[in-house]
Amino acid sequence: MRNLQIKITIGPEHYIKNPEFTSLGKNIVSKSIEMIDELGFESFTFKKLGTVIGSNESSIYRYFESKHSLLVYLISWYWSWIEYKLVFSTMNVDDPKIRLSTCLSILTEDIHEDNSISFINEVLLHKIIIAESSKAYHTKDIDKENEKGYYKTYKRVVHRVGKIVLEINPEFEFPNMLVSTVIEGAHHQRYFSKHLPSLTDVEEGKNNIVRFYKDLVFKTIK
Amino acid sequence: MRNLQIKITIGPEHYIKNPEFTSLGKNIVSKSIEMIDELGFESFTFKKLGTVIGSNESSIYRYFESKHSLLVYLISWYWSWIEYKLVFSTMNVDDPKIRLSTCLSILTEDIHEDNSISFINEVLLHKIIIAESSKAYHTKDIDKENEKGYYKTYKRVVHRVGKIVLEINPEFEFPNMLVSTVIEGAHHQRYFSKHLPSLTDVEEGKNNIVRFYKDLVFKTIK
DNA sequence: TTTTTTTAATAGTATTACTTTCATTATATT
DNA sequence: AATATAATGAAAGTAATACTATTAAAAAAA
Repeated sequence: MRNLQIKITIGPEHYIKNPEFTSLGKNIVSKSIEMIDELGFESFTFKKLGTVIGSNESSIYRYFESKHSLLVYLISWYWSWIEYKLVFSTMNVDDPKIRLSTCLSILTEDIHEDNSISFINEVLLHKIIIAESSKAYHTKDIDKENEKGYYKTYKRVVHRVGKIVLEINPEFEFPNMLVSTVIEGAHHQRYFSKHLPSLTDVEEGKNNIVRFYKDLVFKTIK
Repeated sequence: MRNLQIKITIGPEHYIKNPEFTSLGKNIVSKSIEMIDELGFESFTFKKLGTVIGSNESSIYRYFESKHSLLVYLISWYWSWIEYKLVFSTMNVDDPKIRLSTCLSILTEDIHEDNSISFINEVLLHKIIIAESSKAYHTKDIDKENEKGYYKTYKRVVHRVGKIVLEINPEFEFPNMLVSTVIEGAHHQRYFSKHLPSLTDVEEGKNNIVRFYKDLVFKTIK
């Protein structure tokens, strides 16, 4: 896993101009991650970002058509990165149970190390996914955006892990529900553990979120 | 359950002036539900609401300090109403397994009948909870608001059902995680089934969401 | 070197989420 | 019925947001 130079490719539906190809573009993306984490998505603006990176609001709009689509870009990047991790860490594993267990770890564990795959800080991005990603799809435009393929990387991850569930138990009726419940649940639990801790049973250093969801999945599909 | 005249009381931390006590107040609340459902929370404004109810923006601000706190009020009302349903439908039931099963139905089922307990349309409110409630607590102000007690009705629901889980299996380590996973999960699945259906395994008229979560819970706590 | 592309600077727009002030209209009290 | 008090409405104002449009300067490509 460590220090591999891999390339995560984001489809052109997410930007006007690919930010990966210019230093301004990379700056926009990497600084926006820091700022969204720090200010929250609502208080983050392209104007503030422009000031911080020594550029102009109007230049940022040449890369992303709105601040909403920048958020969707980041989310898409995140799920592509997760998908890469899933593929990489299960490709030589035959036993589907071990493969599922590994996937569940990746989907539910905390990220506290920035592997610096690129100009993107994965630790902060993970925090953004937890705190802000639900805002991306809870929009009146969701159906239109879904048609444009905005959420396809996320769906791909769910389906991939759902298939492993079916390898273990082909009779199981709800593989996608189970996987999406685990993914969203784990993010919720991490958010709650910081802000509404009585809604969780998280204890410092005990990895309860991962343990809870692994146990839940294997019991449920049996 | 039917047609009972019960009273749901919302704490004063949620409003400047209690909307239940005036006809303008009741109008604000009931029309806001319709408009948030129709427009989405982002496009809903107090100005538009004022126009629709034949009143003025500034008058609405005398009831709620912001549109955000109106949303939190609605969410709090919803959870108080759910808590009432939980209490009412389990109070004469001894077997904790049956009690848990009943609670899980209430927490995961769809609401398609407006019992008109009051000026609040529960069908639309349920839709708002599914589509908008995550925006209420994904704020930078969450900790401050939590201290003020904004989320206590939600927490009470989770803890109440968590206790039933412990009655069935006192050794179970994660009752609150399990219950909050089910609650949030069921809402997610209902949203996904409408907008990103491939993330679910919902089939028309088969009640899969309720079945899935009940099965999951009973297997997990065994 | 010239052309083309990219970026910066500035200004502008409609809207939002409020706040303030003041007049009017109900309601309650005497 | 007269008066005091509280609730509402109308209007104007504010700072900020989420953009768009225009034009000029700088950088890169031909």
